Amino acid sequence: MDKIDQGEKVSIFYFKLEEMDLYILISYELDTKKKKVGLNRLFLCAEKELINKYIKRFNLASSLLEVQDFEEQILTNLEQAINDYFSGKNVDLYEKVQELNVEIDLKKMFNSEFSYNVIKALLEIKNGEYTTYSHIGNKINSKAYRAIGNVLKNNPVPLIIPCHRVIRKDGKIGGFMGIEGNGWETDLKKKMLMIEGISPN
DNA sequence: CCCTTTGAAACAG
DNA sequence: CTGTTTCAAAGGG
Repeated sequence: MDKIDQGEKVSIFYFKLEEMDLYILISYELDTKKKKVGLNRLFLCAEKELINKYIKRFNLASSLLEVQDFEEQILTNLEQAINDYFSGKNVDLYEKVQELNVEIDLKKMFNSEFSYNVIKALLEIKNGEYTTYSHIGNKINSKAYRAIGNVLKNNPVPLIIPCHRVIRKDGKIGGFMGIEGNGWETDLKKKMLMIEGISPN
């Protein structure tokens, strides 16, 4: 685990998944009083080079920093939980993350009423279940299916907030992390659904 | 402000 | 498969 400074408040760290060649980069803020980690963003990519580019693009310093004890513990647990999930253990990452003192500020992440409602409806879909864009629309009383897709596309924390559980009503897999069609992104979405016991076409 | 454009979609044909 | 419908959000006058 390498922690890297991103200025005053925000830190990032990254790791490689054990089960596959994917890298995960997480940005977060510390709450030293509550001894919690506030999750800002989770970024997935298939090549380590992209992580380096990402760091440079956001003008991040590459020097390693002191990591506080509670912080190290939380981040290690988080990394472990994500690896457990991909190794097929039955973990619901959104629920797990709360146990680990990782906070997700939904109102800050989804600051319009519409996007907040979309995410609230999504979070009712538990591990082992799936839903469709139109079903979410029904729940929040909206026919703006494509707008719902936009909210999910802009999910700052994929894997954790389970946008992968939303597929198209016609049975197709739909997009993932902004990407439609073939690519490692949709393969990953399929894989996660299979881990959760769902086999989409 | 108002107008236009743009969507990990859905539907009808 | 191909239009058409749909409406929230973002961007440009």
